[in-house]
Amino acid sequence: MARTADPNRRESILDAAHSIFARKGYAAAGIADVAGELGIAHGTVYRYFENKRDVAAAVLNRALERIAAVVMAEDATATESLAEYRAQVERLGHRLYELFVADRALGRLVFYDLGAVDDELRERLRAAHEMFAEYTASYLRNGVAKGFLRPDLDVDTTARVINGMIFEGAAQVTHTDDPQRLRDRWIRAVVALMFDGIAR
Amino acid sequence: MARTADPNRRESILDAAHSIFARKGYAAAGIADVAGELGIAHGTVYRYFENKRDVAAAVLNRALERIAAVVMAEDATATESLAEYRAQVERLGHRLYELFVADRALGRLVFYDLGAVDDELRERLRAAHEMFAEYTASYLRNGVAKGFLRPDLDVDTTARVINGMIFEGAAQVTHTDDPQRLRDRWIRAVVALMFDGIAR
Amino acid sequence: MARTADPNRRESILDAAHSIFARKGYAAAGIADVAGELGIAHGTVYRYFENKRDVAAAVLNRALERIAAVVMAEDATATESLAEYRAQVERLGHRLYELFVADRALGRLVFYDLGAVDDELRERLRAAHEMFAEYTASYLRNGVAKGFLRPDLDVDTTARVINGMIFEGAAQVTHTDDPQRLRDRWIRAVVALMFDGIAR
Amino acid sequence: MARTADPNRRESILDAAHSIFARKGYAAAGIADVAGELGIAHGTVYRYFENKRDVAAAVLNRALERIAAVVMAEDATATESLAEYRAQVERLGHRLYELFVADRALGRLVFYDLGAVDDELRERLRAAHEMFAEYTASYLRNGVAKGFLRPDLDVDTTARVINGMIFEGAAQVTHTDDPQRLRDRWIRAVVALMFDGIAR
DNA sequence: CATGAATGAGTCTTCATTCAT
DNA sequence: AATGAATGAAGACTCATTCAT
Repeated sequence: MARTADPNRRESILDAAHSIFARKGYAAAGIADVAGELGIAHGTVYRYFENKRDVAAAVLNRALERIAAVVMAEDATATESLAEYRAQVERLGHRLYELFVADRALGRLVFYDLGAVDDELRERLRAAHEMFAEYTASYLRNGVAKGFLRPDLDVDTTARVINGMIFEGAAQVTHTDDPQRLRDRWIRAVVALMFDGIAR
Repeated sequence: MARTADPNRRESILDAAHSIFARKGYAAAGIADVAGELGIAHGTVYRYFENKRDVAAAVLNRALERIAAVVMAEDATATESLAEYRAQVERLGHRLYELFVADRALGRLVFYDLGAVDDELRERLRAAHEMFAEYTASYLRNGVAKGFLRPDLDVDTTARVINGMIFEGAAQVTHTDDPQRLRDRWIRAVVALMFDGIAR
Repeated sequence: MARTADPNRRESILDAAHSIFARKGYAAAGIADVAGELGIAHGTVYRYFENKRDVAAAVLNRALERIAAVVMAEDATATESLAEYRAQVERLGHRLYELFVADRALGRLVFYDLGAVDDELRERLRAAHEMFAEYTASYLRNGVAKGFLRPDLDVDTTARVINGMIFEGAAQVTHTDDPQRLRDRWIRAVVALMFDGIAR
Repeated sequence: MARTADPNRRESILDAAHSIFARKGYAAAGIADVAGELGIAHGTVYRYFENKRDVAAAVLNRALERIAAVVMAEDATATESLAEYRAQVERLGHRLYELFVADRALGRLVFYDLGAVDDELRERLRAAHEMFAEYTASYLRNGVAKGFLRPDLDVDTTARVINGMIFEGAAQVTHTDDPQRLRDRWIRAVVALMFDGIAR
């Protein structure tokens, strides 16, 4: 049944679905809308995907992979000092927001809609969070090992806390009028909080 | 008067809907499920609510009000020193997590499902975020004014960043096996990050 | 069950139903609307009527009786000459239109809505038509017997044809802005057609 | 192309709806009945019509068009004498009754049920009446101009009065056992009334 | 491979009717 | 007698999915 034919078409269906789901929400979006966006028959979608949920799963996977690609571009063990780590966090922040600014629907998909589709997709999302947390933790662990971060840091929890700050920023991008400005202020605030604290 | 109108009926429907929506998701849940949970006819639900969306809106409102009640219990201008503020943040954190621990579905409802129902509900959710941000900002502003927080703090952005840490924790509660432990570690990590920084 | 209690209330329910049915149509009108019009509980309607259809039947009956009362006020055998008959037709026409002008909803009820409720009501309406036809026929028969109408008149059919002219006028009243003027022109046209013909 | 779209499908749905609406009445008839009559799924009906009301509107339109086609087949200005006009009225009457005799449900649909569906359909029906009245008036106007009808004729009102006679006959066809005989007697009675009068 | 007509399970929603108070 | 809360049958409508062409 599925999994045949032109791989470009499969990809273009995902593009359309990504856009439609983000615009109308998964529940309100119909397979016919997705097909209509491409000017193909809705039956055709079923040559590339088992069903609607399968489309959503693929959209989510692709979105998570794109985010993961950015996150994993850096080497967690490469930094040797606080200054280097700070620079790395800034770099990573910029790349990540690039993604969410370029595709402002991404946040809605990843943070709202596709998590509401299904227990399995929700679980997939949770697993991705877990993976991102583990990634952030590995940076912190490197810093503790190298001695430039506090030895008593609760690495696992702090990693999730940091990710929370980042994800919230990504979610905010969906709403804001001036995403560039938000990005800069957000990264600066996060970095300042992490490295300088809020206290005078 | 006829069979006296149970004044708790409306409330009990919201309870049931809260639970069903959290369990199956808004889209998958049916009015029949909600009514079935209470052992009443589904038509009865329509004596108390216009339609399914209206039920969702009421569930969301109630949930947001509960959260707001906790957040607004503290007085933003009462703190005079960094230590007092730190204590206040810890207090607030505990109360907030109490809520999410007591009702582990709350996070799912507020962070996923009910935001996907509707543009209007999504907007309502956004407005609530905004309000919470403003609230956190008022704490920070107080600290800057009183001189115990950095004068160059980007108050508005930092407020949202801090809220991101908090909300992420609330979302995590939905998944964890040991919510008490998560709560304690989370609050400690957030407070440490805010007040001590991560640097050695 | 029904058929108890205050007869004024029964009548007032019929008044309300008459008005509501005419305004919204039988199908779109609810028992709750009827009760609401009177400021009583909808359950109360069921103390006076078996069900909604029963209300419609009573409304129709009353309406037909009112029309019948006007029609039967004249004595079919009283006229002795063409001139007398012509005067009688004019008189009857005026009285009949009085009714439809006073209650412009009457036409809609009798000609559209209540005939569409039910096979039985439709039959009742048909029977009323039959009766009116028989009545008109008795006038014609009198005229033929007395010698002032054509002896070769197809009395039964012509009676129905004449009634058709009259009913169409009643139906028109529902739509017109100036019912008085319509009434006068209509009666004049009908009488002219019957007694003078259209030919030069 | 897929299972080729039957171009008669839409038409056959209208046929079925025409028949079902006439048999059970619009309100009592369900889309499922219509689909059942054709042995198709009820969802299929919604591929051809927006909703139930839309089906009714199409049924009504088609019915009115059929009637209009007959009415408009004659040329109002073609007659030069009373005899010609009389022949024309007879011809038109026959053709019109042909329609109502062939489809005895037509009268019920056009005179009762479909007028009760909706304000818009009622208005459409009224507009059709108006058009028919204008048509009849144009015949009369021609006769007055040519000098074979009374110069003092109230053309507009008389046209409606004449139509009333015709429509009543069409409505009667629905009930009668012997429609052929009714038709002949009706036309004869109408023509006699118009051209000979009832007076001796 | 693509199409899109057809399907029908699944839901929401209405509202006449009942009946405990 | 009156009330109006509760009921649940009934029906309109949607849309993911299938499959003959």
